[in-house]
Amino acid sequence: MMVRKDDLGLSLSLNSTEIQQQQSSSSLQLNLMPSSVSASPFMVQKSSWNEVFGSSDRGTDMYRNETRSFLRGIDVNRMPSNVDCEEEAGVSSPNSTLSSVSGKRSEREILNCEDNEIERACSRGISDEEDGENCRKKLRLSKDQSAILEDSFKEHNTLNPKQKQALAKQLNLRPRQVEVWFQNRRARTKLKQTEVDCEYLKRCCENLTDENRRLQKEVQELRALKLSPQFYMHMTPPTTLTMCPSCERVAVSSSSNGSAAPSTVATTTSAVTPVVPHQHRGLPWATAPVHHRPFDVLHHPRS
DNA sequence: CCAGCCGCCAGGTTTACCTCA
DNA sequence: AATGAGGTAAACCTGGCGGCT
Repeated sequence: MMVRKDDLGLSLSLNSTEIQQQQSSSSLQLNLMPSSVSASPFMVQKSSWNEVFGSSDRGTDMYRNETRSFLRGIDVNRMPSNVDCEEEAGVSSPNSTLSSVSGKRSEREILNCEDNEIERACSRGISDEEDGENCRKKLRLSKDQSAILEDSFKEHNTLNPKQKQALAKQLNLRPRQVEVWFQNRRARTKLKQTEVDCEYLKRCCENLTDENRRLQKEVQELRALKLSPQFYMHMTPPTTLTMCPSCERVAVSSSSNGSAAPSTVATTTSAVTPVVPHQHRGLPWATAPVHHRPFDVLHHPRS
């Protein structure tokens, strides 16, 4: 049975992620911290999940024993004739623990070979004759399996051992497969999120570049006007600048704005019009935090 | 307090499978 | 129909971290 990626439900969940991101983007709330990509929500969900199940993923011996006895009671991807692989099934992620210990890798590889055989037999019903000597035979999850995994992932993107076991039993997969699927799914989510963030940042950069270009052009025009006041006398300025004499912040307003009368500006040799100190009404600096430069002490002697 | 062990996860890689030109 | 390129996803590897003993 062929399974298209569209059938796996991945696109659905990723789109929902994208939608969420776009919603946040539209409201200009982009969390640029790398951890926002995955870590934060994962950790939040993980904690809530642990709250629900009342235990962390760190299995105590008691918990491991419980899991093993639980395993003994169910038939999770086990062919009747197969060796007892509860250790692999009950304690997840054998790779990291075994790979770091010398002499255990071959053991794990053997387990993987056995698992693959089991896996193939269980998930696809392939006969033993089709099992080649290649241990790393992959198989695609069925549509239903992927859908259930996706639903589970939407609910919580990390699993504790109990949940992993239950899900594996439900899907007729090995717990290791469920674990790997969740790991890969988290990686895919993060990758997608990173792409969305990157796209948003690109747009922000473009907007800022345009704004910068526009302001540079305006600065050039103003400098030209300042150097040639006679020339300025015969033309209306593109914009009117008003400067706060106390904090020296400059507000830009259109020439039609009544806050700075063109006649007043025309009588001066500069387009910068002083205003009464700190009587900002509706000007940009009125709401912006004022960061006085060190020499502002000269303008604002302490009383 | 420290060391060793264990389990989990993130990030990266490998590889089987699938689609399409 | 055959085939090679490219994409996707399952499986794997490695290193780090935290909890436990």
